[in-house]
Amino acid sequence: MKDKVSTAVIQRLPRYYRYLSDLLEENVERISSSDLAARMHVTASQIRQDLNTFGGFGQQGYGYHVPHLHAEIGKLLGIDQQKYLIIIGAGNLGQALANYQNFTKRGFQVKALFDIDPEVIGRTIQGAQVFPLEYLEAYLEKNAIDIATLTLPRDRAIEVAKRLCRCGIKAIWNFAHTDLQVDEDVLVENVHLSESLMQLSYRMIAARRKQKKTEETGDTGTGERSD
Amino acid sequence: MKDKVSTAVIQRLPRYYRYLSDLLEENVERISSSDLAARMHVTASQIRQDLNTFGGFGQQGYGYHVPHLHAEIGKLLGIDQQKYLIIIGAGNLGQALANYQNFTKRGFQVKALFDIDPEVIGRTIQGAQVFPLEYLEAYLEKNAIDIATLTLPRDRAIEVAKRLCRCGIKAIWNFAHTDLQVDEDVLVENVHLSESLMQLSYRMIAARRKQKKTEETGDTGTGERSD
DNA sequence: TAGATTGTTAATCGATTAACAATC
DNA sequence: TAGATTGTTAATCGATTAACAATC
Repeated sequence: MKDKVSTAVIQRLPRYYRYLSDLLEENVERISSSDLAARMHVTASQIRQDLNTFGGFGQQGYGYHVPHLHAEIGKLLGIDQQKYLIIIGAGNLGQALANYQNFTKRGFQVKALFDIDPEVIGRTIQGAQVFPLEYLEAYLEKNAIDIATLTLPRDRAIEVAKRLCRCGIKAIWNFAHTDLQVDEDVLVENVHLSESLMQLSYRMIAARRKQKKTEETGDTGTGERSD
Repeated sequence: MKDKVSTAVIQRLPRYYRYLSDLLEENVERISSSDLAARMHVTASQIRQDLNTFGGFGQQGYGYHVPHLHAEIGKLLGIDQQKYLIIIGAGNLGQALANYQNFTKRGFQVKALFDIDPEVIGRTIQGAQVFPLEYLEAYLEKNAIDIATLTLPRDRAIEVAKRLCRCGIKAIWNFAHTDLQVDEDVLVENVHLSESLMQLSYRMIAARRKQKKTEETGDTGTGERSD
């Protein structure tokens, strides 16, 4: 296995895992890089390069054994290990994540939520209780937590991130609209929903602008030939 | 403005916008690429290259006028235009998105939700009503909608995406765990939450593996010199 | 004018794709 | 063995960084 795996490859791993899960479900036993490439709309070369970052999972003349490759990528992603989460911010999004069924089958388990709103404190969501935010440190001392999810307003998120670092949390899943400043050994994975939506908005508006321009230049864009 | 803007640049635009919004709030009138670079932890060169993809927003010897640059990037992202959304799938996540306050101030407005569950049909979330999914086509005929959000199980999402394309929807914000197969003029922006979490899980496990390895080789990692 | 800082070209770096020898 | 297909090296492509002339 390579020592330094590029972000591009890591980002593609879950997608490989998803396609392999599908193949497994379809009872496909073996697949070649070119067949998988056709399904995934990528190049076979990229697939072989990506997989060889981690080891020789295939076999010349045969291809890849689906159950084996699926298991190996699963291991890389830590699917086979139990990972304990807490969610800080039990608003709509935090509660939605706590209710999310898909995490469970990939080894993620939400153990507790935290909030400052007396309205939600004490509630139980999928077996996970909502605690007052002030109990955070005490809770983390008694419970082994791998990942802390931040679903709070940005100012509070920055402050809570600091507290989490002090408690020794090494992985933060951040939904707050801000970049967190943490120690270099703390991993942060950002999900900026409004920024994702803004990217879509950009592309939509760019496409409209382009269309308008071609209309103005007389090209109807209907594919009609003028010759 | 360049004709073909790379994905890398588009992905960075909302972050620039966020930092410029902060500067605006701090009443900073002008900023140089190197000062902004220091704040954002990127290179000044990248900032200048990125911005020049769209035009010369700066001025030699002066830098960038914050309110102007903020407005220009806002225009690129379509912040100044009203964009109408629907959400298909009024489960926890769909409802959380409908409740999201941050969208409004960026010009996004949720007009309606759709579901098959009689339990949620008829409810109103932030002024948007939940309709039966079967009304989708009739609704889209009467209402101008820019973006359709998919927060449903994957099989249903694939089917609904087809229906949306037939209705002429040109932008889909997809939260379902699947790649949607749509016409080439339909834009899809994916948010795969569990894949984001799996990337974090990968990095966490890779870091632990690495740490374990250095421990085994006798390197305590405390920075102690052995010489 | 002199200093600052952009816009832009050139150099570097990294990621993707192509090619093919190794091998099942 | 012959055919298929990987693992891997080499070539290409694109994105990032550096450098500097243009100019405010």
